[in-house]
Amino acid sequence: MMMEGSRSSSSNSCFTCQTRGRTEWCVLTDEELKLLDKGKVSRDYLPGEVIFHEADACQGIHCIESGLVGVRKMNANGQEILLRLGYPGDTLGYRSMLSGDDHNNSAEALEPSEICFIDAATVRTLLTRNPTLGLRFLNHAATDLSAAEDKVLQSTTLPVRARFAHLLLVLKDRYGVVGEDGAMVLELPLSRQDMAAMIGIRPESMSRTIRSFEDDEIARFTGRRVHVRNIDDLIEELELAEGL
Amino acid sequence: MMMEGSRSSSSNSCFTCQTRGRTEWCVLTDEELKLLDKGKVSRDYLPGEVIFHEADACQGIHCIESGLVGVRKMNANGQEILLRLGYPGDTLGYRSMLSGDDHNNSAEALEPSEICFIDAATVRTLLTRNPTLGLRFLNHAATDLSAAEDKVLQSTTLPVRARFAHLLLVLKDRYGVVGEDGAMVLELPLSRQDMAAMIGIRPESMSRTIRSFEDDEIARFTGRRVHVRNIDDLIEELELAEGL
DNA sequence: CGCCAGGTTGATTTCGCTCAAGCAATGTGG
DNA sequence: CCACATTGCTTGAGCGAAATCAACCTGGCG
Repeated sequence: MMMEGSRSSSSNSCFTCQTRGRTEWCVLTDEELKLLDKGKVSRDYLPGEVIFHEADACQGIHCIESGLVGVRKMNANGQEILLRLGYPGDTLGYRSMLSGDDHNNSAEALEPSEICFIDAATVRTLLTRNPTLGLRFLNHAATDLSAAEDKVLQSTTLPVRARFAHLLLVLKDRYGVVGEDGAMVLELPLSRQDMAAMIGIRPESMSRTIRSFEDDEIARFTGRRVHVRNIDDLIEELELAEGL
Repeated sequence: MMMEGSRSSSSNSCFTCQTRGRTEWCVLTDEELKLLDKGKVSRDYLPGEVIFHEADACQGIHCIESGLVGVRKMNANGQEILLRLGYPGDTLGYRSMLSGDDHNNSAEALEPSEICFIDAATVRTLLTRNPTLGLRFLNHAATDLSAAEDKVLQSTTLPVRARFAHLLLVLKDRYGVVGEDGAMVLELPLSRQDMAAMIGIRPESMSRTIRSFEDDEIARFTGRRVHVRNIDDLIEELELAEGL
């Protein structure tokens, strides 16, 4: 009875792909694009479906056409964190593919998503054919690296409230609507658990943090909808923690 | 009165550079190497000397010939963490250079170090000339990224003792001498403060953690020399925290 | 000599975790 | 259609780990 998007979206072509402009593939020539198109396999995922697991052999890379993906990492204990979110145009698993390792994190659809898979051989062919592609990936890696380092700093120096405020500010750019009075309505793409995993705390602490924001009248949470009185309160929360 | 290594080590040539085999430059042709050699500037740094600061404009990249470098990042509050250590053969600042940003962390010599600077223009020329070089950097970025993500996971899920045990185990590979009975002598390249910054805690907590290791007879610390009874104790400390 | 940075120690506090219970929404099988 | 599990979220009580604040000690150095 689940009538989500069709399972066989192989009808899609890289040539007509809406999100290609945002991917590394935008530098390919028509010839190369043909190669890519032949090599790729598109698939639909439902929320909760796993795209690849940590320690799986990496067979190639994934490219998000539409939807939302969570990149997770867990330790032996079973505790997990949500490293980052993947949006349309993002590439997944390129790190492991390029260094020939197994996947060292897992990816899971958080919303119904359409994701292309490109096998390692094709990627390698394209990389040698078009050097600019490599530089594109290099840029991507550099950006991810910078974000990861920020996350290290944040998680060791900022208190939970500030980290949560920061998360809301990040989600604002994509899911928020801000009025001119500074008020905001935000439709969260994440469950409480996932928000907790995102800032590296337990679900209980997430609940309490939300509670404290409500008590301080910074925001009201009803389900996945958030009303923020004034965005500046969130920014202030951040700056306060960073020592003005 | 400070008679450290000479300041003008521009006599060094990339052709004879001992550490080149470990750098990204190992893929260059003689012709390209000549270009690199002409473009680089070598310099000696004393411990504590800063190679570049956060928010400085990034003019090019640095290549460590010898010594030890600490890569730091700090928040507005002044709290800082030590993101990673740079060893001979490592490249610094490539991330910022490639994305054209300002430096987003700082680098400081922790030991007397000899470091080459290669200006952005030269790097870019080489990158377009030799596509393999780009792939080399890509690999480097991928490795750093993986390490950074590990650090995020560790710092949010592992207790301080486990993180410290892990640090000692990492330093072991480069600075430790292990006997066949499992005992180890380790000459720390870092001050207590820097070790604290490395695992994201305050100096006081570092002291206490060292104390607790001594009380538990896992290790004895005298200055920068560490005697570890049995490495397995460190491994156990880690596994214990990760849930067996 | 006095100063100062790096390190240690103690007392206290605070933040987030653990454990435990409860609750609402959803699903399932008889 | 109801009894019952299951899952996601919230709340409370208590605990524990690390931060904070403050004092003090050491060795190097002007």
